[in-house]
Parts: sequence; structure tokens; C-alpha cells
Amino acid sequence: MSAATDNLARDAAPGGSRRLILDTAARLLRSGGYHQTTLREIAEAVGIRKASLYHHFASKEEIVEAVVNDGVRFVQDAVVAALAETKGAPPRQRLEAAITAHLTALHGQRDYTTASFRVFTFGATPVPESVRAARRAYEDVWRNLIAELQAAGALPKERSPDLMRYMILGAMNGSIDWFRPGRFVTADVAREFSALILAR
Amino acid sequence: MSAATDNLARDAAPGGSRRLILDTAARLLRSGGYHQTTLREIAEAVGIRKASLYHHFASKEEIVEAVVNDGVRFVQDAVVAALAETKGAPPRQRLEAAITAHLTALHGQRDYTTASFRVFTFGATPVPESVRAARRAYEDVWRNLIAELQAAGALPKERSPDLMRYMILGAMNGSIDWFRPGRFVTADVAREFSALILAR
DNA sequence: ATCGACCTACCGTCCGGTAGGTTGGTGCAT
DNA sequence: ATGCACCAACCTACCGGACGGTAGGTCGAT
Repeated sequence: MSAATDNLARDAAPGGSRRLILDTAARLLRSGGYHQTTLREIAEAVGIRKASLYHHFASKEEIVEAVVNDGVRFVQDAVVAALAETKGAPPRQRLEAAITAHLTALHGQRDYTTASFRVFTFGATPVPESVRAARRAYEDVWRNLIAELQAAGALPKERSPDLMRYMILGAMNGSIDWFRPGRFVTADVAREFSALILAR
Repeated sequence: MSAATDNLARDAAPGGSRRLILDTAARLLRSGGYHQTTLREIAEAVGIRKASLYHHFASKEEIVEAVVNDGVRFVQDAVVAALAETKGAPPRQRLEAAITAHLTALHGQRDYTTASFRVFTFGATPVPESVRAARRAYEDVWRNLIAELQAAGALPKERSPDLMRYMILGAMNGSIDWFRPGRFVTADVAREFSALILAR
């Protein structure tokens, strides 16, 4: 390590300060939202001056957008992978795998995912197109899964698939408000959720 | 109406401007959250100067707190009333009545309830004690109802009552993100939700 | 005369963003 | 090997504007 400076990116892997900034921004956005989280705060937590952020990002908006989209992507990647791994398995097992993956990613990348759900919940600040696209893509994963489960008879065919999707995602995402790692075990929660949802 | 002024409370019922301010604040808080909603904005929408707000409230915090607590209270009153009306009815009917009441109040007082759920979701701004108390009181309503339904066998006894409560409330409250009055009918949604939750 | 309701004018503070350096490592021609 | 141009990374200093809140006055009904 060089002796004369406290610079971070200078000593880290190239491009590493970008990730460091995003990690920090995610943590602050999670607890403070868009308007309470300031660039000064982010810069101080990272250990650089505020103006230096503009070397890596063009605006506050760009930082926030990156965090929010990463949050959705983390969850989507986990669920897609879980569904690929359980290809051909019984419907019940696939649903439980998807729920487990969603909850695990949700709480494993808490800063990013919580920021994702909270930052752009307000209608006044228009949601950037990239964010809407990311969310739509993830919704499609569940749309397809629910259609598959209904076709297989694991979910009642007479129920509205839209309402079931909203319900399942709402119940899962609500867990960011009450889930505490010490108090619950993700797999247990996933099993309870599956049991309450699946037709018997 | 008096000729020389545009004053609102001067011409309205005594104390009416307080409600008008809260209605306006609720509408703005719903779409903008705490930090994006400014006193200047509220004052302008009401039709008075910003400083005049301080004649009715001591601070921004006090306005927000009133809105948020009203939001919870509206929902709680509706659910408690619905449960009183269905006293002695079959468990299934009581759950559906509670869900219907919750959803109806949630979307009937959209500005207040949405503000309630969104304004204090951030950990950095400490949630005022009065708000925490109001939320706890409402949670108790559901805690009791679920215990009753489990005892009656309408909900599976082997499931965690806490998780069921979190799940039901999460699914219902998530509807503020997707419910559109023209696209859905509250009673239909309530029936679907009940059907998906209740043991068959 | 009193007072609730509302006003104008102002305060210190913090915001996102910009202008224009400084620093130190890397590669290259000599 | 060494001088030097280059560039990513970061810096100090500043901007206009918006924020919540305060001081102190006006006005009209009772």
C-alpha cells in the first residue's frame, strides 16, 4: 500500500471504487430513501470528497438507478437459477424453490433490495425507464411460473393469476419490514408461505 | 363569501382549515414522501402562505404525524366495525369481512393510508412513538382475529400465527402498489384473498 | 379591546452540481 | 535510466436555489 495517501481506488483493484460507492449508496438509500440520502453523506462514508463522485457517475440519479436495478437483478438471477435447477421437478417443489430463492436474495442483499423497493415508491419522481424495464422483466418470471403451476393443477385454475402474483410478491416483499435474521430462518418462512399458498 | 379576501378558514367552518391542511398534506405525502413534500408546497395547494401553517401546527413533523396516524386509524376503525357486525358469524365470513374492510378503507382513504405506509418506512428518521403505538394497536386486531380463526379450525393450527399475519397484511398492503379502482373491485379482491388463505 | 387567521420579510443551513486544479502511476521515446 | 506526456483519481472552493423555521405586523369578526 502506498504511504502518502488515504485514497481508496488508487490502492484497490481498478474500477473497485465504483462498487464501493454503490455498496455505500445502497446502505444509505436503504435507510434514508432518495431525498434524505445526500451525495455528501455517500462521499463521506466512502472516504472521498463529494465532487469526486462525479468522476465515477454523472449525477445522483445515475448512482441511485444503478443501486435500484442491481437490487432487482440480484433477486431475479437467484429465482431464475433456482427454477433452472428444479426443471422437471414437481410443481410444489418449484414454487418453494422460487420462494426460497426470492427471500434468500431479498435478505442476502438487503441494502440493494430494500433500496429497490423503497426508493422509487413515490409517484412524483418519475420512475426511470430502465427501472421499470427491470421490474417488468422480473414480474414476467412469476407470471410464467404461476401459469405453469395453474396448468399443472398445483394452484387453483379458477383464481385470477394476476391477483395470485400480486399476493405472493406482496407477502414476500413485505418481509423486508419484519424479517430479522436471528428471529426467522429463511427456509422456514419459505415453507410456511408455500404451504399457505398451494392448493391442498 | 367575503369580498376582499381569498382566505379559506375565515370563510369555512371553524377549525375546518386544519382538516383542509391535513387532506392536502396527505395527498402530497402520498406521492412525495416526507422529504420531497415541502411546507411551501402544502401551503400553496391549500391557498395560504407557508408561515400561516405554523398557526395550526407547530412543525412539519406534527403535520406528518397527524396524517400518518389518521391513516392507520381509518383502517383500524373500519376493520373493528366489520368484526363487530359479524360477531358470531362463521369464521370464513369474519375473515372475509375483515379483509374487505381493510381493503375498502385502504383504497377509500388512499391519500392518508398510502402516506401512512410510505412516510416512515425509513429507519433513519426515527418513527414517533404515537405512530408506533397506533400500528401496534392495529396489529393486535389481526393477532386476535387469527388466533380466533386458528382456534375455530378455519386456519391451520400448525402454521405460525405471526407469519400468517405478516403474510396477510403484506399481501393486502401491497395492493396500494397495483390496485386501480377501475381495474379491480374491492369485494372481488377480498374474496380471492380469503379463498387463497383459508384452509379448505 | 381582543384574538384567531393570515400576512411579508427574513434567517442560517444544506442541497446537487460545476470549475478548475493537484497528484501519482504508467508507458514511451530517447 | 531517465525525462516526459498522459490520464485516472481525487482535491478545494464555489454557485444558485430551496429548505424548515422565526419575527413581527395586518385585518376582520366577535
